[in-house]
Amino acid sequence: MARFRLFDLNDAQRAAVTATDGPLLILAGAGTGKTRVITARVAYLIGQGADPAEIVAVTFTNKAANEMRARLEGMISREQAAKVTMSTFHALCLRILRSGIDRLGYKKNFSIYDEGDQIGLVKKIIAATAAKDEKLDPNLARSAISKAKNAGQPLAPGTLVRAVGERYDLELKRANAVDFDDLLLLAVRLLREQRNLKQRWQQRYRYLLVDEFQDTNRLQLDLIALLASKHRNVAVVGDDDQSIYGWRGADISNVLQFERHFPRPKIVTLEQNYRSTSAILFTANGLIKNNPRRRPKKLWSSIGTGEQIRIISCPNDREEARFISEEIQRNRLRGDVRWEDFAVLFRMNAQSRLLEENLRRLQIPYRIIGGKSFFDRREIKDVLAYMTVLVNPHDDASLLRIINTPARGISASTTEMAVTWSAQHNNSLWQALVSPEFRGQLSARTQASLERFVALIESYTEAARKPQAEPAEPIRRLLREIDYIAELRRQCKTHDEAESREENVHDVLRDLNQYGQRASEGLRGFLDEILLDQEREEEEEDVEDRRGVTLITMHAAKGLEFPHVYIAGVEEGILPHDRSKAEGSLDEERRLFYVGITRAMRTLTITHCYARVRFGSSSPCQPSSFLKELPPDHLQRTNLETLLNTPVSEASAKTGFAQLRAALGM
DNA sequence: AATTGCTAAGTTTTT
DNA sequence: CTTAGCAATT
Repeated sequence: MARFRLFDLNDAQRAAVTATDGPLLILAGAGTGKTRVITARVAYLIGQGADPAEIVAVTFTNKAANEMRARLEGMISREQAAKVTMSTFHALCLRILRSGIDRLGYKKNFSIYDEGDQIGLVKKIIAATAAKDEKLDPNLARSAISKAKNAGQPLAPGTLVRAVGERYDLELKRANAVDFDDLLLLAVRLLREQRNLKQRWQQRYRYLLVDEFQDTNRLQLDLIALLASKHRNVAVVGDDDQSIYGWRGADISNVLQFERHFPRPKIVTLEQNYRSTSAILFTANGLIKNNPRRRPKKLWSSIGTGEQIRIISCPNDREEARFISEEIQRNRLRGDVRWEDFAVLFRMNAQSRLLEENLRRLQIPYRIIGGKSFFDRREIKDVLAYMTVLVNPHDDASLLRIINTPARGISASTTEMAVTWSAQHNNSLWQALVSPEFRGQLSARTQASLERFVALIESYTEAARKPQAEPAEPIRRLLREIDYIAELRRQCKTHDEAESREENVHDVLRDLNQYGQRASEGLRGFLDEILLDQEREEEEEDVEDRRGVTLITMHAAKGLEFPHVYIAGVEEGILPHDRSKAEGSLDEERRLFYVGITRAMRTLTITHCYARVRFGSSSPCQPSSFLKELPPDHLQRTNLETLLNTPVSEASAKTGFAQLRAALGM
């Protein structure tokens, strides 16, 4: 039975929780208890007699899904919570596809291509397709292809991108692989084309919940509509004011035109904020009001006015970083705050450099969110590619990665011949390698190398695919046979690097064994999970390395909160970014600033510079036009020099904090 | 096969 | 100023 109390919720939250039937749009402003409402709603549905197995909550990240499940476990029994489907869009689609993709002409052991794999394939196709005078940036082509898929719109006919895109899809299919976008696209296609499958999935989920609805794209909306079309119980939670992923295909009109997609919905707006002071919310409200297309809402809180928002003008970026770092240190040493209570937000990752230097100089612990992933590391990708080839040898991207790693006498020119042969015969690379006809073109020596490689893969295939308690064992033997670790060590410059890379390999194998303990989908399931959940390593590092000031982009900060927030570099050209003006996404930049502001719980400091080093040389800059839009009521505008020349006595500083604490009721 | 040197470009990144 | 990607070199 439900162990939560409806009267712990405010009126709007309660309305959102108890409106069980029909479409529901929950407009959840920043810090209004969104996760609480979703989990309470699930608990409430179950309390009202719903079967947990017919409830699905869809999120964007695994982190959000895990958090939701953890919260739910605090409200209902573990067994019941376990029956509720909580999944990312991609993982849900993967489940749909693994059970029925053969009807679209793919084999069920298909691989998933990540961005790197996509780029590799696109490059190859451009090289083969483009005339000599034609040029096409592979990154641009990749993102155009991706956007077209997500928007459900074809690429412009007659263009090179179109030709590349068409070939790209064919090649993917030939490799028995799908990319991230295909997971959604093909799942939607499958449900549309296969009546019985559609009915099965519609039947299964009587209640749908969708998190971060403002970030959904056309395909995701289609998927939701398909799944919900029988029972029509779809509750979406989102905030159009926090839609900052339009450039990735998110379509804010999914929120703005919700009624068109799901007629006669109930709409609940959550406006009571439990995070920030009134001064912060007043400022945020004043800014976002300038966006023309939005669902009106006004955040408020009963936390108290709090301190004024400071806008500090700095002569240059070095002074800015120095000021922020030194002030964090001063405030920390004054006591009562921890390093992890501070966050510095910025528009671009490059802005973190100066901050890092200063924090290091002052020996302040910090953590940077974002950056290169564990899974981008060479040795990890190698090992995963070996695993992938064992599951699906027709995955050219993975095969190319390992065919001569470590070097085994299959030269680049041999590989190139194999690629050409496979293209001519419309076959996979693997099929070229095993074809006597292709091998016949090669020297005896190369033939022997190739045969050894093919035999190697084949000899481990069966063992690797068989589900077993220690799935890492065959992989470990394979790596030992090719002496991978020795090769890895040889390539490292320092001993430390070798240690850490070797450790990474062992970590992956250990993860695989752990996966084997709790799941039965074997190697393929493990690879799926890794591809669709690349953030868990970051989590692990978080645990050890939790302490410290957070340096983070405003994008990555969405959903987080910090007692003391600095937003740095709020200048025209950075926020809003120069490119956004050309792209006509000024509103989205404003929302980004809004997201930044609403991360702050107690104090907010916004800085901008009059000069900044860009591309090596210092150039002048103007304060962001957004700063003019902030209502002056709770603002305190200062120059850095003035601020530093006005000494704050120990006593008055203490009173300031004491007053704040009193206001916060602490 | 690996290193060196040149060129060009320079947001944001949940899967 | 960096840094990534690529070509040319040893």
